[in-house]
Amino acid sequence: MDDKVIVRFAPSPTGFLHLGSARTALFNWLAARSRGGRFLLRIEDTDKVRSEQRFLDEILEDLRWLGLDWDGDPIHQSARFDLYRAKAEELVALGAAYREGEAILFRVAPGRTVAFDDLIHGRIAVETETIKDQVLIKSDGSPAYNFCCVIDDAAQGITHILRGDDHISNTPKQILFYEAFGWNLPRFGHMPLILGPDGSKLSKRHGGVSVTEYKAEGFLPAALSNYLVLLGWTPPGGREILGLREAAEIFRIEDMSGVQAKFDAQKLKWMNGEYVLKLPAGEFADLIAAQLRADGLDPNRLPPDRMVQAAEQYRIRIKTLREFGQMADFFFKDDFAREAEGWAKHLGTPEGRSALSLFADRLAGLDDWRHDAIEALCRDLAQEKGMKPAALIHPARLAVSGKTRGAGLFEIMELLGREAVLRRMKEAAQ
RNA sequence: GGCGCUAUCGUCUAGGGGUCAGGACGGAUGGUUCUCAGCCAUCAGACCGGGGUUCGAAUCCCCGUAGCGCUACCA
Repeated sequence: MDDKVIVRFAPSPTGFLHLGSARTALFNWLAARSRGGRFLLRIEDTDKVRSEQRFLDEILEDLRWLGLDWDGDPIHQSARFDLYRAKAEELVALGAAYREGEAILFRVAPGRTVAFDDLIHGRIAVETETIKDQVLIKSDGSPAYNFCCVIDDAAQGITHILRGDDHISNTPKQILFYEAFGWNLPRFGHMPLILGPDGSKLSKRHGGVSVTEYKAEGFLPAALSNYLVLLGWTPPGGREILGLREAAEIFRIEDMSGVQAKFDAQKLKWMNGEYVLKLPAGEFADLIAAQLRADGLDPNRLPPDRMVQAAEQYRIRIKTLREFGQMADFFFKDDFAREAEGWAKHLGTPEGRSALSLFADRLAGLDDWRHDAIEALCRDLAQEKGMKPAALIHPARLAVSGKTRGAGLFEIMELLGREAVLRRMKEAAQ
């Protein structure tokens, strides 16, 4: 078993980090970290028109956010054009390539089979008849993708190339270049692409496709990376919730599936919920507060200790951080979202409103504003009036939170505070 | 069109000649509760089709079919 593993992730800074690319990065990172190897970055910015610094900044930020660290400084292809040209000239001198106008093309001789043993798919063979002469250097002087890819992989000493299935047909072309230079071949592994739920290529119309979007929606990096890693790889034993570090200990490229997987947003949500449950209370509250700010709500409307408690009330009920602001907006503003149907059902009738004002009047005299005292008062009142507690609870829940669902009413009341509770109940009872 | 990859519940998958074809997400039903979520208890749900090989095929082989990818002086 060869001991050194050097892999790379080579993003092109022409857009945001796509989930599929993130997954590729994840598996390369896993391959390196599982074998004490190196995980390098290479910026494929040969397209100077489409490449932008802001895209690169965001891609690197997203990688860090996901928990992927890389070794050494990234290399930029845009700074290596001279090298690519020199290497192309070498092939011209060797007679393996020729000039055509300003461009340099590689001659592909027919009548040969180019084969390689793919780490994931096994042996893949292609006839050179099906490969036409390859552009090395374009007429505008920039290098063609397959060529600079090979030059850099060789220069960086890459031992394992783990990339998407869409590169399978590039591999034989690249192998030809390695042969022309007399270089050793790296191992190749082609992993299937992630598909949208309908089986087509994952795209915007399936929902979020960039890591940034998931971050904004309140997904936890550990959950997103965990889910992505499960698409195409099953840990021995079948455990599904496992951290990156843990995964690195048992990951083997050979265990990866060669089957394309559909992206299941529901399972991602479930998994995120699992990670939300595991967060320490302080960290959870901080994340919730940050999410509220990002979504235009002011977490300071609640004192810090109540903020923590409010977050805890909803922890089991939310799958993403953003859902807290949607379910618990009434803690942070008075023009909170109201469910029209529930409002009509519980507060649209004289009985509902009178139950509410009865409850509110009684509450006004309560000294001990804690949830258990409020609950005792509510139940005593219901018994006294010969009604079900629910007849008091539902109108009050709507008045106070605007929602038919959510945390326990009495806990909500305690956290929201007497003043706001009584005010909202009285307003709704009008 | 040519070349290539793939094919187990709706989804992610385990299994790899003899299994009740296992798990997870989602779904359904019942219970608990002020609602929701959760929790508890159940349930439904799959080996793409056809030929071989074999005593026996989800598993091995071939052919179909379907999906996806590539077929650029994009990366």
